[in-house]
Amino acid sequence: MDLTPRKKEILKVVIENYISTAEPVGSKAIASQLTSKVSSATIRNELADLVEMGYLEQPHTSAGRIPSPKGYRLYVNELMEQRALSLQETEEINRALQMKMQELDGVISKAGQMAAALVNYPAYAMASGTPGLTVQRFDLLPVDQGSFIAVVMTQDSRVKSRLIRSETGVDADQLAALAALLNAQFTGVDETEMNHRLMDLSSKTPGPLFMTLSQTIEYACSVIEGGEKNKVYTTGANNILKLPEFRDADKAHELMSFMVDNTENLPVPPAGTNMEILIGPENVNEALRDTSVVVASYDIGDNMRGLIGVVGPTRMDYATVAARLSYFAEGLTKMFGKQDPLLPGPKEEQKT
Amino acid sequence: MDLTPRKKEILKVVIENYISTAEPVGSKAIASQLTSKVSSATIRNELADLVEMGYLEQPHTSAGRIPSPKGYRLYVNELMEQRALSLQETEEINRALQMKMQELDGVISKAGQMAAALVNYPAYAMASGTPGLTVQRFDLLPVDQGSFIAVVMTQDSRVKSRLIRSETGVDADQLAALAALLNAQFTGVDETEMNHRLMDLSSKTPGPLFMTLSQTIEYACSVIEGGEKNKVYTTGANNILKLPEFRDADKAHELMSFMVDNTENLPVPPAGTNMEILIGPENVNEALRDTSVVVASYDIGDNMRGLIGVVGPTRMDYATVAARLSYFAEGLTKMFGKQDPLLPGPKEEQKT
DNA sequence: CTTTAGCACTCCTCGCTCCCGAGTGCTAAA
DNA sequence: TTTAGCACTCGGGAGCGAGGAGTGCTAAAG
Repeated sequence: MDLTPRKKEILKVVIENYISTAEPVGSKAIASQLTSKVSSATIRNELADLVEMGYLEQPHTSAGRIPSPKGYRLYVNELMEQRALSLQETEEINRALQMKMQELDGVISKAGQMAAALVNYPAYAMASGTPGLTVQRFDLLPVDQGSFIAVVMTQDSRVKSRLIRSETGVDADQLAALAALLNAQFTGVDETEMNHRLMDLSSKTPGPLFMTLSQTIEYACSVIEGGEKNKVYTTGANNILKLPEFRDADKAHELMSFMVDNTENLPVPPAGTNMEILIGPENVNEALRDTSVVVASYDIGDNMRGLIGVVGPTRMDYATVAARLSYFAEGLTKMFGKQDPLLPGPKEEQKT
Repeated sequence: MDLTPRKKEILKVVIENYISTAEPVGSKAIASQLTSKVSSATIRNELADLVEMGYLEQPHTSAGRIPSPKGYRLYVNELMEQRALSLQETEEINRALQMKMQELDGVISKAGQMAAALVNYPAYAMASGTPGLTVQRFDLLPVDQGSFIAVVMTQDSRVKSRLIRSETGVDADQLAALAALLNAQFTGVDETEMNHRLMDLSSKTPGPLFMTLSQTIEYACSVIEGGEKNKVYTTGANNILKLPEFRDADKAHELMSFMVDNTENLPVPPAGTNMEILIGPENVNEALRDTSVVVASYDIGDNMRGLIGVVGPTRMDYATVAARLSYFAEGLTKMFGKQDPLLPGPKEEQKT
């Protein structure tokens, strides 16, 4: 049972008005914005239908109409025009992307910050890590009798290092042997396998050396298991205070607390696609059931993907948010794909 | 000109009542809480004096009194009792400290988060870096023809590394020479000096090699100039929404935006001491002039110190906040002093 | 059958007044 | 110096009414 074209147009007008004003839309206002010239009475009839069908709601008898989640859903699926970004917008985003060629460490949280700034809603960011990341190579650099530096380079060319102090003490020869052992047996395998092999070695290796070995492995595990991996960054929460639907401090507080505390079950990576919109009650999370979430993903190198999500009122400007976010995510993918993510690339100027 | 003991007691009662209720305190309520039994009329006379002297204020003629910044100041300096933390509180803090033995990278922001959680106010955290941090040693590990790993160990034993791609290509011998050069000439000197020496070498070094050299130096500079150093982390901003003085969304928004955007001129490291309280207009920042800030510092190793600050209404529970924050800061100092900050210490259990 | 004009009705919003009570300042007596 | 008494002030909340936006319905017109 499809809606008539006119009903669709009316629905669209209602939604777009409501998005920009946050106030119920009346029949007269609609009439003036419609392409075909019809009277407000006609519109009223149509509106009554739309309410009955569940696309619109009425706060009270004699107010205008506001969209229901079902209405928004239809809008997002069918009515919303692919909003083309203005040149200015794309440039702004590109510029922002330029600025952030930094180490991977900060990149995910930065992406979140940028997303928030881009759309003026709170945003969250995370990297959904690769399950099977492995170590590509180990280096152990002697520092002094008691300590050395462990350098771990992962499959995807990230490099991490740390000073490790061995209580038993190690000399350069032992370190070299250890490094050889590590590179021979502990590269290219995942975390559980590493621990496996470590166990196997426990009997064959002299105690003190084994201690040092396991310290190193432990560190390597922590690296590949990924500092960044499961962390969720939330930013821009202050943005919601500007919105009329969150003028109530309690409501604002509820959402904010949820976003910062409950980082784990923040919603919903996209399925196979790289962009998803969740409207109001479509969110599984209780606390988000009268907000909407737009989430986009981007690729980090070959086997990792990042997620940026934007949280806003159901009355969110889906067209703009979706357009900006997806452009941004594409930009990030390109940025990571173009070259090694850890390399700032050729930089001529030598400042400071 | 000192206040009479009774005036002080009255002031104290007013402040403590106001701190816990956020409502003007009347003469009658005061009378009932005073040790000596006097009538409310007497109190009223005293209150009038205190207002005239500037320790109290009257929102309007027929309301109770609220403390002025000057009043809070006196309270903090003289009247406030050193609040002893309950066993429960110290345990809670200790437990929190246990949990966070992680790499330095995250420690500062974590400290901020914990501080916020500890006092239920927004908090900020930063490491006021050592001005003259230097590189202690360089290592360059060849990866392949075009790239190598630069490992930089700073004076304070932090280790950072990154993959560097040299467009010109370098072989192992060149790398070794480069490393020797770096360790000979670029260790123990600060950033400007490093750039200085780099300049000097620019003519004496073959072009391609120089490119690589300067890439490495650039990275080293970025390390010692400190990823963490000047970053300010803000957390717990949502806490202010629970406070009656920030029920107004605009006010809350103003403060929040200030705290996240304007991270640079967040207020006021303590001078020589390791704890400072800034009340209302004592803050230089416009946006903070009707909030108070309690800031404490802790030592990170020998030549670096961390800062944690708490932002709240002037009606802040100074006694509790100060007590918890200073205990927490002491705990951090101890934690960092006990052993090398980068070392999680002997850990027997070998999990995952 | 659809569209339109007309009209009574609903219900929110805003401004107004009025009352209440908490708390004060002042005066005069103890 | 303290206290009791009392008139006064002022903010907050309840109650009321006008205004207005928007509706639903009906009946006539296309």
